[in-house]
Amino acid sequence: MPAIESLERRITGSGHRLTAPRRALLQTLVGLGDRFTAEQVVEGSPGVGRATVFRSLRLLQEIGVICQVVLDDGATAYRLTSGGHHHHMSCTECGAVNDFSGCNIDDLLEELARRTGYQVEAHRLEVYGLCSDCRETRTPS
Amino acid sequence: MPAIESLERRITGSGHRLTAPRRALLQTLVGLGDRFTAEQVVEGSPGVGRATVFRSLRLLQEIGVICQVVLDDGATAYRLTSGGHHHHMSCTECGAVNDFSGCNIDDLLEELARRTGYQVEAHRLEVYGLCSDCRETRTPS
DNA sequence: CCCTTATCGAGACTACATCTCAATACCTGA
DNA sequence: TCAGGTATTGAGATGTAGTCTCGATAAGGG
Repeated sequence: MPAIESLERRITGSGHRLTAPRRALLQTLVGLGDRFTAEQVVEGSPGVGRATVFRSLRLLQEIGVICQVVLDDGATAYRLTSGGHHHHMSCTECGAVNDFSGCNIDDLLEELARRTGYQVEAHRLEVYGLCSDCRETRTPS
Repeated sequence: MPAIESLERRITGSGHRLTAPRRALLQTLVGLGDRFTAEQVVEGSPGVGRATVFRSLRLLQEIGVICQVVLDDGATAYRLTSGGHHHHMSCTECGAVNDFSGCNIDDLLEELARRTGYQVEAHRLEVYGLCSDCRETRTPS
């Protein structure tokens, strides 16, 4: 769980104002933990306007504090970023999300670019499955 | 452009009724070509109810006639499937979509499963960039 | 050809997100 | 420390994408 303070510094550091609603939202985000939807943030932050929540989520995404997770049903959630570029592995049962990077996707993208003539600019990779806990619960043998 | 007839057979072959609205929708899909949104299909099929369009798109997806494309802004589009499992490479400029498969993602997924203990069940990989045409137009140098 | 039952359509409804604009409050520079 | 310019906020209207309901219709097996 990242220190609220450092998150606040990310906001001021990127030239944005540190307002009361934004502080409140950061609190909520950290409290929600692993993975949260916009709606959870709205509910978890009474007193903060709906529009402000969505605006702030976008801002936090832009400055790299949170990132989007596309769930297996297509819904979108968010989570605090661990660091640079990475991908998500979501448990379809409990919703737990793990980050991973150091993927060998870059080779694939390079070859793809060569083969198709595309200039690759971005990609999205989401992996779904059962985390080890859920796998056990599901197969009590 | 796939023959309408073969698409119709996919519907009857999967145990579903071949109705007038469904025929009309298939016509529309083929006419729309490369990539289309639900809304385009609604507009392109006057006389077919909104609910029916969405229901049919879901059906066609279930029987593998069309597949979802997640665009770079997160919106979802559809396209007629070329075949089995594959991924999409979308041009962020003109929207052209290319399929690709034969990716070395499986190795990655396997290693991932081993490392994290997840039982990988599905994944989503979308690649975005500029197709060769758009790249030229953009850099007229 | 009939009957069962899948499918349809109109329109209400939900979920999620954005927009508008007057009011508020940061925070910088004096 | 304070004032002012401006980023930010909130309430609520609006937009957008898709689902639900349910009586009416029609596909197609027997």
